[in-house]
Amino acid sequence: MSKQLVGPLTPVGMDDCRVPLVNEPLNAGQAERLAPSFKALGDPIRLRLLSLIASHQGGEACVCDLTDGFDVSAPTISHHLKVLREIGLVTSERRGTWVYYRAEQSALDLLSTVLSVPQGVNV
Amino acid sequence: MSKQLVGPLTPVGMDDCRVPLVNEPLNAGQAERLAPSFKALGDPIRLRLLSLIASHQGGEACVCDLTDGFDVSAPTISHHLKVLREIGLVTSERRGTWVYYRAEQSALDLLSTVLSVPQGVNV
DNA sequence: TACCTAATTAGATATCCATCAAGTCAATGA
DNA sequence: TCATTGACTTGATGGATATCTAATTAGGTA
Repeated sequence: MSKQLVGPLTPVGMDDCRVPLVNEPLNAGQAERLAPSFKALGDPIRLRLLSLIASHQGGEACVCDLTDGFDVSAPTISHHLKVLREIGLVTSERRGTWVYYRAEQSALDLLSTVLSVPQGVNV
Repeated sequence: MSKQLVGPLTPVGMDDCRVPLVNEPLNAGQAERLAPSFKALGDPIRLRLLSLIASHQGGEACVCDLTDGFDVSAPTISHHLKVLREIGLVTSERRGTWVYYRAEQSALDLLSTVLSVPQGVNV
């Protein structure tokens, strides 16, 4: 099995959501499943955390790598990481003393697709 | 001037934000300018409204086309449209009795790019 | 003018959420 | 066993927000 032939996995419960919203109207169910993910991205600290994790060497980052550079307390960082984790944008794993977070690229890719504007739409 | 050669315009104040967040960490300023747009998308009614507008025949929709199919009052729809408009995801124009909303594709495209996962990132 | 419809604004309210201090849990090492 | 460090949970609080009803603005028409 060659990995590069495998397409992006769809996060659970999102099977029918991988469609550009400019193509056809989202139905109520799709909108209610997608909105919480965008809401999770709707905080500047969470956006930066996600970007730090996703762009970090090796595709993962230790919490200890994330707390610097923010003007909020450690519990607040922890809270935001929990929000990202519960919505499925990141996963976490404890290894010894440290906890590592990894971005869920399939979830990002799905949201990117929803917002994408295919060439020639509504021209 | 041939229109198809013109790339997507960048919404004002977002010039340096059209970068995938998996490429490098967003700085605080970028995150603070991007987050409100995602927050605006973080409500299922607004997501559906945007999708209805963006996918509508001609790329625009009258408010009167938008109020059906929602379980909320007209002022609530109006409130959500205002949020989308103030963040720059849609524009509006009155024509006679009716007000028409149009999706700002460049804004959608920018957000899609921010969430996109370019091939080969962190492999 | 008076009236009707479309859409928004104003004001009130209930709920949600970001934040912090304090406390707790987990792993490591003296 | 105790102390230390990393990370999270709990509980409280102030501010934001989604929603409604009522009132208002704007355009069209008799």
